[in-house]
Amino acid sequence: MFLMEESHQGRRRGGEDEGSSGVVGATGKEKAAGRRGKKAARPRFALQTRSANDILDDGYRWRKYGQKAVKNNVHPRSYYRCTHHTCNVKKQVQRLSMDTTVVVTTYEGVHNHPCEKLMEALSPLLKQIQFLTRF
DNA sequence: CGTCTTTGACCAGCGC
DNA sequence: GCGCTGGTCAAAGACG
Repeated sequence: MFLMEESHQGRRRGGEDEGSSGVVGATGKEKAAGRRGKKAARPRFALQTRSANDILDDGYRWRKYGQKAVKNNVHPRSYYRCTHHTCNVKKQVQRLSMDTTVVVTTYEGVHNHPCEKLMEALSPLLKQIQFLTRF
């Protein structure tokens, strides 16, 4: 019950300042000193799910890092990020204003690590397989 | 005690 | 050049 479409909106933002360690915050607040801006071409997946629950546990651990309300939508949009260090995958969850039951989950990037939950669930099976493959 | 959620402020791109 | 919108960060609080 979910659609899967590739959103190919050519929308990238920000220049890459990685390398210049110049501090920008000089107005009393040295925070958010332009440390964002990745031009890495990461694929984006838009999953339109119909569920009353906002977050669907897909096996990965997500850490919410922001919540903003958009103009076109009366409901706020939530921003999540994968808690893995080597995995810079982001995802944003947005509810449709017309149908509050429809939740649009947009994945940005690909996971370069196996799911923890999946691994945990498959751990016993893997052990069994390894044990059986010895023969 | 460790992990995660919440919330306000800030920054950069775009439109006018 | 200014204002708006969207996206991100970081500190504190909540929760097991």
